[in-house]
Amino acid sequence: MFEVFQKYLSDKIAVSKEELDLIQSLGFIKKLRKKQYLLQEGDVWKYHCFVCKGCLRTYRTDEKGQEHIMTFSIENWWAGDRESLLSGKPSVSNIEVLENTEVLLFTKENFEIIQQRIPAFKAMIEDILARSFNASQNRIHAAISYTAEEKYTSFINKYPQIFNRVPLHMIASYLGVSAETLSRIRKQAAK
Amino acid sequence: MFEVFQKYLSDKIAVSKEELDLIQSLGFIKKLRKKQYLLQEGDVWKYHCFVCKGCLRTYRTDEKGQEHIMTFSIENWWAGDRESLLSGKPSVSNIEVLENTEVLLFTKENFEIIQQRIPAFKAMIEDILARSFNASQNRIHAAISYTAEEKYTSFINKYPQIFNRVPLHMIASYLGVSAETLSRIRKQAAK
DNA sequence: CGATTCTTTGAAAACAGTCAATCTGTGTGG
DNA sequence: CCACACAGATTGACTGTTTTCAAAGAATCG
Repeated sequence: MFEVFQKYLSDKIAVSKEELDLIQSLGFIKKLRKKQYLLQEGDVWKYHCFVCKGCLRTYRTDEKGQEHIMTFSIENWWAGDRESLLSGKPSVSNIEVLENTEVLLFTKENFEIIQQRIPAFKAMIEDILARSFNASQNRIHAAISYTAEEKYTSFINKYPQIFNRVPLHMIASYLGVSAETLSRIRKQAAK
Repeated sequence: MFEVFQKYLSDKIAVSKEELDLIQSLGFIKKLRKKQYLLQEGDVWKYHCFVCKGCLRTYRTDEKGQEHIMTFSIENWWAGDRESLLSGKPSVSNIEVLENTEVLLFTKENFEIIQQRIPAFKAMIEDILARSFNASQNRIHAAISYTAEEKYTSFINKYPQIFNRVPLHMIASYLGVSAETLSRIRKQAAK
């Protein structure tokens, strides 16, 4: 499964055979089965995590016990809880496996080493971070300004690959509307 | 007004007199008056911007012409549009001056130089970025899971300094509720 | 003081959430 | 292979919340 990451990397930066070997030697693959948890609320998240295959959801649970999905992660995306990783504090999030999944994990220290040894890698990570920050801003904008229908259509335009892999009620949770409302919106839009 | 930034820096990292001089020589102060625009939609944002004094709002305008506030920036905070700055693309945001304000500006290039010459500065910026990313995540969570009232009370707890400086209808815009609704919520909560 | 901006209020309409029931498809175990 | 369980999606009826529009008060600024 390391090949997936290798391909991902090669598409973004120039990496030598030696560098790839270094990277491979500092990471490890973990296989996960549906319904398993990669991270549970209260635990400290310790890794940088690249998804080679499969699908995950990261969610938080509120005081009323309701789950709210913060993000979906499929192959060629990153997952995890940056906040917990950087601060060392227990996570407020859960990461559940939605499909049998394989992830590539790097400890914080090993990831540091890779970034120091391969400047292009570091630049790539910074770029991903910047994009992900922009995506957050756009999501905030959507959340405060779109109607439920606009949220739905913008989601399926933006993430068609996710839309047809996860249950609708999870998309509802991601968008912040009830599953029933989303179902009705869908019916409307089917004209 | 550079003293404000100097104090901000000294509180966070150890900086020598020489380093401060370097920083000062690479930045410049800009004074802004209420109702002025620091950035307008369509323009490219070119600076890293620290607010020494005053208050700004960053907002986007949707297709229906409604404004939605993405962020408020007061003294000792950063402002600007990172996305436009890094990509070089026209901004989708506007930054309006709410109070007479003084900002400290650095071009991208000069900011780079500072970061290269002063590693602690770079680390500080990375830390701010990480925090700001976390704040975005928390705001997304609030937007998709809180009721209007919860959004309001969490806002005033989190940002009391802002709450009593900007008009209520702007807080409403920030939270994604109508000004009327916020006014009513407030009345309720006043018991 | 007069003008503008901000906040509040009321009434109606639109919208979204909840609860409960039904329907659909999938997959598992007997 | 069938029956059953289960997860997901849809629907209806109802409730509650939020928006909209319009107007009136309050506060602020020049």
